Amino acid sequence: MRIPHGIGYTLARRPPSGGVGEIPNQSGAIDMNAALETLKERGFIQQCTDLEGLSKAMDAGPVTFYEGCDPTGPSLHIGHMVPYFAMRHLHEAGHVAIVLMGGGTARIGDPSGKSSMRQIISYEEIDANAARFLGQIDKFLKLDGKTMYSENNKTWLADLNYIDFLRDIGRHFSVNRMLSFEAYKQRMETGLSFIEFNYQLLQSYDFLQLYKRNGCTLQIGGDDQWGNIVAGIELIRRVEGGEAFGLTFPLVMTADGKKMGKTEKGALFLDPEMTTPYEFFQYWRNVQDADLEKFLKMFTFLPMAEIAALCAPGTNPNAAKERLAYAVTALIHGAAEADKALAGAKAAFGSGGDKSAMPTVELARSRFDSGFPVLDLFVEAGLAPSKSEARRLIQQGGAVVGDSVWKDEKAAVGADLLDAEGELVLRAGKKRFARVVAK
RNA sequence: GGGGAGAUUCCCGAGUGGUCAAAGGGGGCAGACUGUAAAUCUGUUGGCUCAGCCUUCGAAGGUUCAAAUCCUUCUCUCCCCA
Repeated sequence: MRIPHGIGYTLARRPPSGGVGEIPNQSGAIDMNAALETLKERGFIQQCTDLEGLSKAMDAGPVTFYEGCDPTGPSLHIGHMVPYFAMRHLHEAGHVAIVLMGGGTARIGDPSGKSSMRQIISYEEIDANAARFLGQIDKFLKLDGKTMYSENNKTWLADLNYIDFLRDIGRHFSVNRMLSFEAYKQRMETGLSFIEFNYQLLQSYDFLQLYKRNGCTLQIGGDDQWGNIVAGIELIRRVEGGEAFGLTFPLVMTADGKKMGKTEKGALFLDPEMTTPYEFFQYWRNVQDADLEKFLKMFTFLPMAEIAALCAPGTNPNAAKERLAYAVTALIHGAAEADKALAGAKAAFGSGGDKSAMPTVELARSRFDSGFPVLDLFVEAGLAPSKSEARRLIQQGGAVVGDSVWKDEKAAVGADLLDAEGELVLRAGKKRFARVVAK
């Protein structure tokens, strides 16, 4: 865990060593606000600028809070979702949520946690991305426009006057101090452009704007945002003399220390075109035992008691993994897709289930009539990226056609192997399946 | 502006005229073991009409029987000095 230092005086009230266990509540010091308690027990809280103060503020009434996200890609992925899950918890507890689209900041690129400069993307692309992000978020959060709504920082950033900005905002930032932030330190090695260096000012300005316009007093986000969040809080204090809070969530890693949500194809995207609901389901179905409980707490809304029961020592984790996969898939893609994915998984791995829910490829029947070369078949079924890969698969005994291992890479698959419905299940290794339908 | 270093196959990183489709590691894939887990072990990892052929070592030219390796120009990156 990185140790921020030189972060301000009154703000430095954070859990020692970043551990959640140290947060005072059961110690009797204070009774933590119920919403915060929920976040804590589900593993969301990484750092907070002033947990006690935030708790009191939340007890006193609805707190308006925001989370920002830069639309730099075509789809949200699961890594983006941790703050949105937290947002849902806080919103359910009666607090007011603002989903901030970084339509302005995306033009710059946040250097935090990045090892290289971000690609500059066109304004049109950013707007298109923002629209897609919002669609996905709305599906998950169901923005009501009142207690949960979105803003776009393009509104106040796009036409900012440089001189005014320097005068009013820039003067509050110490370069010396900024350079001491871990996010910039890392980039001192590899190179950091001036516009990226400005990112923190812009994000701080966002917070200030939301504070003034919307009465927003809390910013939440991933722990890589800590420095930017703290800077915003200080800006609010300096400019407005106001008090605001920051709360960060852990950057979720898998038990073996990898970034969570990585698949062969890249990230685990919410867009069903980029990551099919079946693949999405399978990701969760295959999480490591060591991650199971953590993921159930963070990525589902199952009651804590139920999670505890599912993960009780000695319990076979497979039922819990299936529950996890179904729950998350239903939250993201809807119950109908979750049902389908579950049925497809059952068909592929167990007995029964619904074959038609498996990943399916349609191929011309005539190809089988004339004998479908296996290598081509595996490639076209999407189970191998090239014929060489398909050949290797066969040579290594990982290719299964119908019920039997296929040994001869030169042979062809004839129509006689299709079942009564004209279907054939292919398998590559133990986990990749394709149902071929001959038409 | 001056000086120096570098760009290698998915990533890191060897290679400095033929024995190089290119060491080693990571990652991926497959097999064994299992629980659709982890760990471990083994194999494999550019493409194809696969005992052969074709395309790769920042880009474009050139030298040579032969270049990732030598020369020229270009693009980009990093470091030092100003």
